[in-house]
Formats: sequence, C-alpha cells, structure tokens
Amino acid sequence: MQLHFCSQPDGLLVRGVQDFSLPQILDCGQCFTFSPLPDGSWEGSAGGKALRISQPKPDTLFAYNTDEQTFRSFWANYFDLNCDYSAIKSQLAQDETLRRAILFAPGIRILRQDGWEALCCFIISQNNNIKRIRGIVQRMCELLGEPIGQGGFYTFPTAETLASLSAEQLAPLRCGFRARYLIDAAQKVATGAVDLSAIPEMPLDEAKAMLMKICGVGPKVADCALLFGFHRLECCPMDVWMKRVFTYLYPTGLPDCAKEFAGIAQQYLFHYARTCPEAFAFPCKEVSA
DNA sequence: AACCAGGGTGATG
DNA sequence: CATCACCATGGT
Repeated sequence: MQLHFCSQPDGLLVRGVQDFSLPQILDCGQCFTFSPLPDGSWEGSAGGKALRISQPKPDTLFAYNTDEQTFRSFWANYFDLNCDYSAIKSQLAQDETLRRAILFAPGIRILRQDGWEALCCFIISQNNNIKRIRGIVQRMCELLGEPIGQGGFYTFPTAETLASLSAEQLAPLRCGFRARYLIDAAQKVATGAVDLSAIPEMPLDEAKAMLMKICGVGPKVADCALLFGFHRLECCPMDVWMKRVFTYLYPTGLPDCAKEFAGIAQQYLFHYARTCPEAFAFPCKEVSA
C-alpha cells in the first residue's frame, strides 16, 4: 500500500489507503481511547499523542492536528498501514462464514496499541460494556495522566504512577472491583515482576502465563492484551460473543485457513456477531446449550 | 464442578 | 420501575 502525503493548511491529507474504515477500526471493541464527533471525524489519543482524523473518501484520510513526520513515524504504524490486509482477507475468506463477516466490515484492522495501555484497558473491559469502558479510561487519563497540548487529551498514566496509589484512590474512576486489578498490574509491571518489554521475544504461551500472574488477568484479558497490545495475531480472545460464534458456527474450531490469523478472524467475527446477531441466526441468551 | 460477588450503566420490557 | 447483560475473574 503506497501512501501519498499532502500537507494542507489545517492538517495532512493521506491518500492511497486500502482496507481501511475509521468507524470499523475504532468501534469494533479493540480500542477505547477514540470517540466519534458529530461531523463523522474521530478524536482520541494513543501512545501519548492526540489525533483528530476523518476519512473523506474510502482511500483518503485527513489528519487534523498532525504533520507528515508524526504521521509517518507514529500513526501509520498505529493504524497498521504497513500491513497488506487484502492478502490476509483472501486467505480467511476461503471459509464461507468468514467471507460474510469480512464483507460486512472489510475495513477492520488490528491497531498496534501500546502494550501497557492495552493491558489496562482490557482489565477494565472485563464483564463491562464498551461505552462505560471508554468513560473509565477517559477518567483515568484525565485524573492520572499528563495533558497533551491544549486539546483536553491526557496521556495514559504510567505503571509507576498507578503503582503508587491504592485501590481506594481509584474510586473516582468508578471502575468498581477492577480497581485492585489495575493496582496489582501496575505494581507487577513497575517492579519488573511482569516485564512487558520482554514479551515481543517470548513464546506465546510463556507471555500469556506471565500476564496471568496479574490478579484479574485471566485467559481472555491476556489474549486481548497480546493481540491488541503486542500484535500477536494468532491470539483469539474468547468473550461471550465469540463463545456463541464457536458454539453455533465452529463447534470443532476455526478452519485451517484462519489459524495463522486467528486474532484477525476473531475481530471480523466478533464485530459481525455483535453488530448484526440476526445474521448469524443464533440466540443471544444462553450460550451453554 | 457449580455458583456467586463485585460496581455501574445502557437496553429492554 | 425491574431486570438483564456486559470483550471475566477469583473465590467459595
């Protein structure tokens, strides 16, 4: 995918984008730090940087408050623009159900989020809904992060900051029983008991076991952190929606064509099932039928 | 192995 | 107004 940049008075035009949809990417449950604005653009922050971005045409992005240098060095990687999703999609689409899920949202991409931020977000996400997760994460950044410029955005608090606090001091976040999980994660990361920087070089099962040493991190949250925070595409987080998908559509597991990119397959299937459950023709009540 | 609490909010009836 | 579900986990 060859990108073309064109600086404008009020931002940066990026042409040549493929397999990309802002709402599909930012509203498919992988990211909780971007929100839609009434005009269809999105604003939020990641990795200590703020961004407002829109997609005036399918192959064109407009980044309001950034320059080419910042976009090339940070946002292009964040939005995984160096990855060819058309090749991945054609491999996955050998399976008929996946083909339908991909056609439903062909612009999904797996963001390359910061590992620590993703870990915290998915600790917060447990037994929770996306709207409230966004609110909790926002309050956490406002209360404990540093301002990013004048736009009202804040950095994600560091593990050191969080580790110095008690669960009671997180009460304003209104994250309930998850507060002590965040504190435990922060303390283990800050002391090095859990070394996030070692994860990229670690075998998957070893990395997952390490993350699960944190109280409040089970298999599901660990898989989410690894997929969305460390880009381990073979992780397939099993939430209630994916359990339904597997029970009714893949009782014997994903087809071979999807194993290599199980995490990406998961994201297409999760988004389709959650957005359009009737298309899958399964009940949304009891899973364990 | 099978419940159950923990906090809050939006959706549904 | 009541109930339920929510990208789960740890404890009983």
